[in-house]
Amino acid sequence: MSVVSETCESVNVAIDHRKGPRRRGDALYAAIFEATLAELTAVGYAELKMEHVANRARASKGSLYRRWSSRAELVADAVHHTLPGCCAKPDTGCTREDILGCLRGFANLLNGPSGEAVRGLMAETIRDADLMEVVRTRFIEPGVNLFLDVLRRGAARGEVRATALTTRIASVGPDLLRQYFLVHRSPIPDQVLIEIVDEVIMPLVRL
Amino acid sequence: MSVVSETCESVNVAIDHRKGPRRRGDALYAAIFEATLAELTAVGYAELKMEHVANRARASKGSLYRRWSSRAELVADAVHHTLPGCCAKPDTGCTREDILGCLRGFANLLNGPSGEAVRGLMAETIRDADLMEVVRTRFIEPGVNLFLDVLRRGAARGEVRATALTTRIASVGPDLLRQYFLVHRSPIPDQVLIEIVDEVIMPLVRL
DNA sequence: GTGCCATCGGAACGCCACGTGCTCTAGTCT
DNA sequence: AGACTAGAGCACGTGGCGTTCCGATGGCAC
Repeated sequence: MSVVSETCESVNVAIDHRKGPRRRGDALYAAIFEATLAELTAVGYAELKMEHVANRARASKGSLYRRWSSRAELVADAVHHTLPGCCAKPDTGCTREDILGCLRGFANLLNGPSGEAVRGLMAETIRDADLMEVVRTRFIEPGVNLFLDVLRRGAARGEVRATALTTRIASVGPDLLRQYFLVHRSPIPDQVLIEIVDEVIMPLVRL
Repeated sequence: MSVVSETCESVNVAIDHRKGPRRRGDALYAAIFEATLAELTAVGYAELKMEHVANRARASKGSLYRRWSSRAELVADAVHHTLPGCCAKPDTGCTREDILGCLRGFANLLNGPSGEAVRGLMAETIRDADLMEVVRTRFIEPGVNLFLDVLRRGAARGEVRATALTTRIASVGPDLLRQYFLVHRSPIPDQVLIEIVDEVIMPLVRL
């Protein structure tokens, strides 16, 4: 994926590319994803317009609607397409550091360009049950499973009580972080992550 | 406030009331709030239209926009207007019961007609920093303070450790409940509340 | 190379809700 | 009674949505 050249403002100039080189298939997908993220970075989710994405991607609205039935689904795909490395599993040998590492990974994602996308996606998700199902499967459950793995490793080392290995407890970290992100503005201060770990999660999972 | 007569579908018939009895001041406010909640119950926040609220309230769009600059602020006011009794402070003498009582109070609110309003309000809040400030002050912080009071009483009885009397810990209950509400559909099962209390909050605050 | 055809880009369209004028009128205050 | 405020209805301009049409193009079979 090439470097995004324009990130400070939206682009809405319509140049005629009917005679230019025309992409299809994967190349077009990639261009649309890149344009979507660039627009998200530039104007945020609330102000993201399908037509602007199309113009930036040098594509047509028709090509967008042929693939995604709504803005939310486009953004969900675009974001999901860019987070292969977000689920790096920290394994420092210390449960507290692992948990903090997980939270920092999430926080970095939310503080970055994808954060604006996630924010808008959450807004749309709240209103749409089907989309909520997609988001839960793609974004939320993997996060919980990541925490559950960390807790399991901690339990194997004897740092975590066995009865703490529940979905409910593994959800606490992601839930609190997500809630903070939704209720406050980014960037999320590192101090908040440390408080979540030291005041809530560690007292909860320690022997 | 009178009983809402029509809750199953939206009303969008425009009858000329220029010659009819005309309300102003509090009576008009009350009619608009009632119509807003009725529309919320009927069609949900996402499908709520200012014009439909106006018609149901036998008011004009102008009267709405003269008072509120956006749908979100109207809904925020309407919801806030209807929750005088939501902050009843349970005092059963048992910390677990008090906490569970608080959560059940919130859950009842979210499962009722106001829940749809809160959901939509959260969606709007995510996108609007100013509105977020309003929501935090009006809805979120009072909830945290309620929990803090419960914990303080528990500490006075010797059921809660003194170091658990922090905003961070008092926020855990409301945050987890809110997160569940946003990510899942209502109604919120009582079992979820019990799990939050017994798996998370009580282990966290106990001596 | 040549023809075929799915797909592309662009443009125009109808639609719907928004938010704002404007006019007329009902209530309120002096 | 007269003046003034504020509400009701209506019409309008705006902007984004999602669709449809048309001409163009690139890949593919032959």
